Amino acid sequence: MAPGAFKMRDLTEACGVSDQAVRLYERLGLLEPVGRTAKGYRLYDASSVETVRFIKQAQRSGFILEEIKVLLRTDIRDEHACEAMKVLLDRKLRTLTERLVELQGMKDVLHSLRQACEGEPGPLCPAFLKLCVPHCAVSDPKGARPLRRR
Amino acid sequence: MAPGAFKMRDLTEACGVSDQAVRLYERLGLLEPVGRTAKGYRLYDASSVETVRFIKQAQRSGFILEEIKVLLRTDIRDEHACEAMKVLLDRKLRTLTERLVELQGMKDVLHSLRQACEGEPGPLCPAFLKLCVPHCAVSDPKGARPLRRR
DNA sequence: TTAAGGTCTATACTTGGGTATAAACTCAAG
DNA sequence: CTTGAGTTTATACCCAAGTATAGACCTTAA
Repeated sequence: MAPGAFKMRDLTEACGVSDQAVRLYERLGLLEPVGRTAKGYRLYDASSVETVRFIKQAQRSGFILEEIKVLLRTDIRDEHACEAMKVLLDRKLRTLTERLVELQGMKDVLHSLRQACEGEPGPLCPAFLKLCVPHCAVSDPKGARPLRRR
Repeated sequence: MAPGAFKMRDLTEACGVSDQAVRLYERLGLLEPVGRTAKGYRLYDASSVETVRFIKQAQRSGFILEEIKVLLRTDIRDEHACEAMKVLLDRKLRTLTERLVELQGMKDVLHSLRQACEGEPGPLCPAFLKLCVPHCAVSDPKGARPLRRR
């Protein structure tokens, strides 16, 4: 067992993920063990911990595993690959920004709704649908997908 | 067909959702048709449109359908039910706030990463993992779930 | 040396929120 | 009265990102 290398359990404890998740990342091509023991046990090192943490952080930020793979695999010497990453980053930055605006909007709505709840314990609350729906109507029909599917 | 009532197609077009989704919401208890024609066609009205729009907006804000059901069903005369809604709102407000902070953080990271990408097309980029991972390490191990599951 | 616990592979199942398809029935226009 | 679009039910499938389980093998401490 190479110096500084450790087995599955240490990795999962360092990162707060399950061993199954780690093996899933491997199957999907996001994380390769640095080696195997003679008996076939996966070996990891500090860089593996970094990688898994990066995966989790990127996930929390709305990247899916397939996209994170692109992020992780981009070879800096490959002009073409780099370009793909830039595209991905730009796309994500855009949706991230939209998402932030949207969440902030809903936070405001929930906040005032919560306030209303706190007031008179009666006729204020039922207005909650009315309180929210106008906001929905204003924001253009994002969820709108092309219908007419038959 | 009651005045002001309309059928599935009008509802889906007004809200930008599929008919299947609408029937799913019904199965899950979020949306009841206001009636049925003699032949069994579902009938909706303006309030149905409001409800579906509310569902979509709430979804975009991170509520899952099961939670939206609580929001929609809360009977204002029921002290107990109202309390449950307050709890739900508080919980959501908290996670929404956390989420906003997290996303803003990642937005900043992606932004500087994107900038770095744009600079020298060479030795700047490889630092990208290092650029991100410290940020991950700082934010406490949120994803940490209890392990030791066997 | 044996028992507990770690790891391996492989397969199946879960959840959330849908979509796809089939087969039957209905409605409206030509 | 036929044809095409709309609707109904029911069942199956999809994706993402895992979790659960089984059965085999390995490691370590008592």
